[in-house]
Amino acid sequence: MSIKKKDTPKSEPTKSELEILQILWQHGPSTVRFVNDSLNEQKRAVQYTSTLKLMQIMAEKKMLKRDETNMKHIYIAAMEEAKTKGFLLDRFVDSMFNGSASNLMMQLLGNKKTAKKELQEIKDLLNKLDKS
Amino acid sequence: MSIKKKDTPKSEPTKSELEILQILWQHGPSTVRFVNDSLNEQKRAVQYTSTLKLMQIMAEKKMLKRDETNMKHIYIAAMEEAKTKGFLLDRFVDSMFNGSASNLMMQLLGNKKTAKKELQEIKDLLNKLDKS
DNA sequence: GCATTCGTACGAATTTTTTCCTACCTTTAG
DNA sequence: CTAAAGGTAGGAAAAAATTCGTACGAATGC
Repeated sequence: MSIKKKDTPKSEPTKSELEILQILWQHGPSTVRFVNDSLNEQKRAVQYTSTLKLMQIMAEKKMLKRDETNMKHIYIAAMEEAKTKGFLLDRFVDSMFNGSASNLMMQLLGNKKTAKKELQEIKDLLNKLDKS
Repeated sequence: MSIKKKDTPKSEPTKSELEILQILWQHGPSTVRFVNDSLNEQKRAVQYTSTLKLMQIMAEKKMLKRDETNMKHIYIAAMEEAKTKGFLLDRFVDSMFNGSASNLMMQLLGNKKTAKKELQEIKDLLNKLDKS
């Protein structure tokens, strides 16, 4: 009667973890050095060892896989981008917009930052959907 | 030379803070008791004093206002619902979808949970927008 | 070979967020 | 009046998330 050990990715990446996932999704398998540099460029100052530590933790949690055959370990996102984003989006919609995607749209539409071009793109999207 | 004390609402409610804001937005000015009960029904077990404490902290941070004229203090959300949600949505889109609302839509559309009815509503929304 | 650079591992400290215990006051039922 | 129920305040503790110092091994340049 062995207890099945759960090693599926933990459902909830923290903010910092998400930042790291983003970089890995965007650039594919990377070294800590690369991730840390990206972080410092794109986001904020953070020490190399901090990034290292976090990525190690994420590996433990199975959010990341790593290839240790070389000295410079290569980290790979173990959570699928689409799935993860889908899940997060879902939770976001649930908690903020009462589960209603159209409520979210409403908010988006009232949002200055959502440019007209975006809106057009969204419409196009929906039209394409109709035809298929 | 006095330093200007910043008392604008802190930009970033934490998760728990958001839960409380949601309840206040939904039900209007409320007592701690009410908020705590809602929390326990809708979300999770949490002690009365925990909710109290958090709401006190939020009041300090100016996220909430409170009416202390009565013994049972009444708390009021000090952050506007639409503004706050807009801001958070924006940040969400930025960090998760590279700032692109249509990317978000794509995700939404591929999402099982976004029912057909929702899609129709969204389309209707956009159509209405066109006509105005 | 030796110093310097670059890498990992580990542990601990710090900061932020969350939770709740304890004390004490006010109101209410009896 | 008194007990019980329900309030607030404040401090601490616990938990979670983040940061980084230190140690030390491997590669690299000279």
